[in-house]
Amino acid sequence: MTNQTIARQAEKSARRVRATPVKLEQVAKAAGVSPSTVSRILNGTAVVSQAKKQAVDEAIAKLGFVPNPIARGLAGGRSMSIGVITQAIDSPFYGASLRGIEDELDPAQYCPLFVSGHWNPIAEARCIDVLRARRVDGIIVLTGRLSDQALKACARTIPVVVTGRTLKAPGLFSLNFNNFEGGRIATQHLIDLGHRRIAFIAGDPDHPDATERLRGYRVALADAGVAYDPSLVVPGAYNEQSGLQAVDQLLKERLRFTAIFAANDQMALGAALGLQRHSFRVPEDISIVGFDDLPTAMYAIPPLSTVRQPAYELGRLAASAILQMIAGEHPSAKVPDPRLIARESGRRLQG
Amino acid sequence: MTNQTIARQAEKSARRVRATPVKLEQVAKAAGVSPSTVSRILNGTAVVSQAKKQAVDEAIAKLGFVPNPIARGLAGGRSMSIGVITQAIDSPFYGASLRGIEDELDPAQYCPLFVSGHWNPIAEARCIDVLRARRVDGIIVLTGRLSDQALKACARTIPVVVTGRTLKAPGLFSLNFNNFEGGRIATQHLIDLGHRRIAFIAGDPDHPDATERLRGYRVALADAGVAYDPSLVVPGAYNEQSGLQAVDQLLKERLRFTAIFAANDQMALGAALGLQRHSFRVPEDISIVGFDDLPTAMYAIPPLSTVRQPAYELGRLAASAILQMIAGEHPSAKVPDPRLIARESGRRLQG
DNA sequence: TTCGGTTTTGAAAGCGCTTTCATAATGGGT
DNA sequence: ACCCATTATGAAAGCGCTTTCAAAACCGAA
Repeated sequence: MTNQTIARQAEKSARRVRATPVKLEQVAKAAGVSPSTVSRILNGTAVVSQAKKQAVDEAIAKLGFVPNPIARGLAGGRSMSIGVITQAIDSPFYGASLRGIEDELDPAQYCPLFVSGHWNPIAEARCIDVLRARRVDGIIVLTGRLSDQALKACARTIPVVVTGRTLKAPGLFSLNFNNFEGGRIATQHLIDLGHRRIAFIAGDPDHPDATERLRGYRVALADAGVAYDPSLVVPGAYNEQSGLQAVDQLLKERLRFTAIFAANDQMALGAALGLQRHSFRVPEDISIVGFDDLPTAMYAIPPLSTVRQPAYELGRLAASAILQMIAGEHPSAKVPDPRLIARESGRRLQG
Repeated sequence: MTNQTIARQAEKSARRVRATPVKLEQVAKAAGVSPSTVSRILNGTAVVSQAKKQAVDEAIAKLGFVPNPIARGLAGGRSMSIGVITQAIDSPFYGASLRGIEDELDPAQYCPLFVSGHWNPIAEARCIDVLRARRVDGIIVLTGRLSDQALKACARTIPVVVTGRTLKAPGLFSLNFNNFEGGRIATQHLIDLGHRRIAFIAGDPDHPDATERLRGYRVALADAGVAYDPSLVVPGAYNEQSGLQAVDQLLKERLRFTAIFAANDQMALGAALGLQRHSFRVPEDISIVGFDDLPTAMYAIPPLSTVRQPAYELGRLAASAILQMIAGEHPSAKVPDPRLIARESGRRLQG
């Protein structure tokens, strides 16, 4: 199809005045059946004779009928929309998940409704109310700080899939990434490179994501017979600025270290800049490993070694799971295991 | 408020079982008026006596009534949602705009409905259909490739605000950024630094955004009396990879240049990496200026000099404009002028 | 006081679909 | 051939709100 043809087609479809959108009733009339029957065929809520089904399908095709999701929502059927509670709509990490959700929902004719919880449990609870008022058919919660309690309660009335924690309850499916293992292999990578004094830039100590990564760090250290030095772990806030500050602090305290493991890529990138500001080269002087594998990580200077977290796939899995739950099935997807992506920010320590 | 208190409160609100959401009818009964009157008060569609208004307001407060947006949508009133056609939900640039939209809509009780057009006019047209079926009260189109025609047609039936182009039509408001001026000052900056041989990594030649930036580049060059050398402008695709490839190409052709102006930050970052791969230092050997001022630009190594495009503000302005249009007012907002953010990727050319 | 003209209010009809409930058609068993 | 148990279908009642339309209340002028 040429570009011109594409453009022309788009024109046509956009300009089409859509005088009066075709309604279910008209389909019924055209097919010579009752509206109820059409509805039943649409939703597969009951068996209808082969003949009528075909007649209706043809009428739908001929008239180009598309059911109105709003009306459906009101009538108590499917609203064909899935609520997604993300923490910040512009998060570089969750962005990929959102796209995954979109891509998975789209072919099923479902539409995501994104709302931001801003890592605030009260806001998240409000989000749930909003979504429920909008009659979503299911809710996907991307991590967040809502209590397990609250989530379970919500799941009693509507299918919920949540990422970033492991939780089992009726109507609730969780999809968790192995942060512990991720933390472990990141640290292990640095150890394999000959590093022994490895600083850790941590995340929010309240959050399992972050604490698990720390645990992985500690276990890797222990496995290698390296003593854990608490002064080498500095707090961070999962953003570039805090990575930069962490390095400042590390350097100010005159701590000796040859490598840094940051609990996420953004902090790793900030740390790299901090190091550069103090005239340390990465990786010649200090090695860095991040966590997440943001789309930009491979274009950082130097390209960042990191633990790949499959955000996009996670989104797809979550969406697919919620669709399954709505269909009455029991999802069983699992998040892929962490994988180390060795790029150029880590370097073998010379004897 | 302590963290504990916050958590407790969130619990409560999340656990609240919301037995049967309060309906407008109940409010009417409680206030001793008819449903019509309540509706009128809610929407301000007619004058009602002070006494009744107060009674209704009290009943609403007491019962904690929240109108059901789905029912409203069906009944033909406000659906309290705004459709937003973005190009990719995970775009690092538009992300900020989405947040701006969210932040502006939220206090007005409106809810954004994000759909992705993927820079494809057919997909965008489909998005519009979806949004209309969902009874959105207005549509914000973030740039995109839909024809002006199509947009105008759409605006005849529903308020539309579009960014990235200048367009006037009934029901249509546009918010454009001065890309020409942005391109000009970016180039000017490099010229001021003493550069004469400035390469330009372009964007999609079909897109006014990109072509205007190129025009700015050419005008700045002309103003400085520097001859335009077409071999110094190489195509790009607005992503890191293409910036990297552009540098490869530039270098392979053994072109002489001391600076690069990339039509967006992502390409600039890719270019920086490409340069590094060929052992050129930024900014010692080659200066770079980008465009957009992505959140990550300031944490790049070296921090990227760029033209600030106020994506977040743009989102707020767009949202605020659509709200005004819905209210029957005529928006008049204007996008702030481009501003050069000089960081560390540009350097004065030595004699 | 009465009347025409306003303004406030309520009753009722949808919006487009789903879903109970009742009826009609079907099918097997005697 | 007849009856009862199924199964397929349609009529109609909502879902929770908005909005016409018409009636009720109010206003001041004659």
